Amino acid sequence: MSVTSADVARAAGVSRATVSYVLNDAPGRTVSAQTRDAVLRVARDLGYQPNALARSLKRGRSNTVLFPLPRIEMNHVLSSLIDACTTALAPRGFALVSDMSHHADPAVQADAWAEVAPAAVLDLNLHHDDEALVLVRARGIPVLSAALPDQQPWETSGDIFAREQRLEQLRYLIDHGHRTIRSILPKELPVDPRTARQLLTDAQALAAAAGVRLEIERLDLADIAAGIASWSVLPDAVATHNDSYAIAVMTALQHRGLGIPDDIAVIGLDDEPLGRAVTPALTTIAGDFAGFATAVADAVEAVLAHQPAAALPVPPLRLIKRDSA
Amino acid sequence: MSVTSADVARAAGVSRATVSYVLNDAPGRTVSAQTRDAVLRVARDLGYQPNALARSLKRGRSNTVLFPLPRIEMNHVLSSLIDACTTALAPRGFALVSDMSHHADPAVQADAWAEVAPAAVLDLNLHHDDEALVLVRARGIPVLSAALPDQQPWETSGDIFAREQRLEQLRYLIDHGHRTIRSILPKELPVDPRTARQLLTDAQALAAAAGVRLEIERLDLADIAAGIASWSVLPDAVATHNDSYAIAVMTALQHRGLGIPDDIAVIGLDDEPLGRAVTPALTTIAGDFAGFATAVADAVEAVLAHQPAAALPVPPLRLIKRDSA
DNA sequence: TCCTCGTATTTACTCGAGTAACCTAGGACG
DNA sequence: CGTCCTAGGTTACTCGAGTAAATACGAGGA
Repeated sequence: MSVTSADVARAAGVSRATVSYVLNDAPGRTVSAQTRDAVLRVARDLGYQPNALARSLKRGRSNTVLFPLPRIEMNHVLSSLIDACTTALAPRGFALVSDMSHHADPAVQADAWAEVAPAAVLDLNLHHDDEALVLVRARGIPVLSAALPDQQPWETSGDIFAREQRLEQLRYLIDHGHRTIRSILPKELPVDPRTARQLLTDAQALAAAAGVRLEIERLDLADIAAGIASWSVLPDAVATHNDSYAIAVMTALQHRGLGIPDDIAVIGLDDEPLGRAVTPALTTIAGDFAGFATAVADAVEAVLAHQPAAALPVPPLRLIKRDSA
Repeated sequence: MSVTSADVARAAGVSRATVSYVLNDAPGRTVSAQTRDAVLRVARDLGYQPNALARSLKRGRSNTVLFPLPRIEMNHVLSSLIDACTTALAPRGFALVSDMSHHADPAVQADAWAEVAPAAVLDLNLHHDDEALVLVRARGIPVLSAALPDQQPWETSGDIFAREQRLEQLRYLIDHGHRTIRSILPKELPVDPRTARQLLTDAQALAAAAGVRLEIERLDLADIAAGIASWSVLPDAVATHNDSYAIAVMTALQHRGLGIPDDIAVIGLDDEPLGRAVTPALTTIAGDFAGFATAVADAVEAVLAHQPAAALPVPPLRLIKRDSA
């Protein structure tokens, strides 16, 4: 079927060992220029590609890093996060495998992940039920958690994907003179319950300090239209869970004949492409994952070298001012 | 590090072979109930999990099926397609790995995919540049293409993800009495150029047969607001590339003071969750991937057994009538 | 008693690659 | 001239599992 190193050795008239030494540039080994060239040429002509399974088996670890994605609506943020991590890991010889499969049974899920035999698993604390992660860890696969060494796991997850960005929404609205703000969040936030609670108290504290009235309304995407139709008192501004929420809010407000941003300002989160295309264009917040991804790559290497991993930084934010707020 | 079958053998006081026979229920092999129980108990106590790399190496193929995702906006359709395929493949012992990584260099991309050492690669013709797929195929990894045996690849891809659904949009609008229809498609359709051309002529033929005026406008998502603002003649109805497009169209039309669906009807495609949440709720079309996924799983098994794979069916459509059309 | 048959288990080889340890010329040096 | 070193190879073992072939041990039959 596929061409093996033995095939190359035979064709080049040398032993398998020599082939391996040449192709891997084995340090402290001398190979005559003549046989070296012969091996390289034959390998190229035959289209030899080392068998990843065999190499990984011998080495004790594979070159893949698994990034299991949570069962949330796939969005632009995750896409760019994945792209950033892929790009950061590639030059270090790791292939990021972002996996979207979901199994109800944690054991089955762990089996599925183990089939990939990843060198490490990335856990950016996007998962609610970490049971499957516990199981892969039990299999000896290092799970790289986004938690800082001296933090509880839930603390960092809040920083990376929830808290700072949401507080920034509020700061922006407050700075622009809005005095009654309504924040629309889903019934169940896609973070650890403790992070969620922390977020809510931090937000209220921020509003209180600025003398602003903040009402947090828990609505799922499907309930937004009905929820807004029933508003009797209107806020100055609305901050939403993400851009999808914001767009649903905008269409519902427009349906009530309200002008955006003049009557009510709306700010989203995540910078989805659609936010740029709706009318009025959506003001939102984007995360910059390039630096974060480099830190992830460093951490992967550290963990695999059994060294203590440095803390993952909080990705920097960027406020994208468009027309809705 | 991790516990191997040798560890189990030692602890159970038997040979590795016996352990393997017991755990794999080797057919035509008899093992005394006593040692069988002992092995099973020890394996459980030690938490033995076979090394996926070693097993796959011996067997000549892994248990993973790789599904490389195109660099298009991740949407609900892909999510449900992936879920369906995951569910269909799991009971047959395959783990679907959906990969979102993207490398500019086809060789690097092929390397990344090969690192996973998948048993097969799923190619649902969502990719523009198949060069990386050609490279993995050259490595001896079977690439399962959505094309039917007697078809050009582009023909099926059109059926599965583009043509039928788009024609259905038109049929619905025509059946509901609309006489001037505008179809908004991106400048570059995420399918093979030939599929794209075929789609356009099919759509025009359908409209002509019904005596309906169909104008196809090529706009990217970001250009929709400006495009619609410049319309001088208004159509009865608008059919769009997908739900994101439809929502952008709706907000632009509402901005012009037009009522939906009374002044203009809008129909989307893909049944994104946001479509349910906007006002008015978006009429759209959804694909049902359950049957399709089973066919994919069958095809994977057939290909790996070196049998001719049956044709992949066209996923059935479901029109979801809400308020916008 | 010897041979056969069946069960229960082990030995030994395999997958494809990496690598420590071992050979073999040829040259330098005492 | 014998010894030692070194460049340039090869042999043989390893990773962890699967499995064909060989073996050990009774029981049953002639």
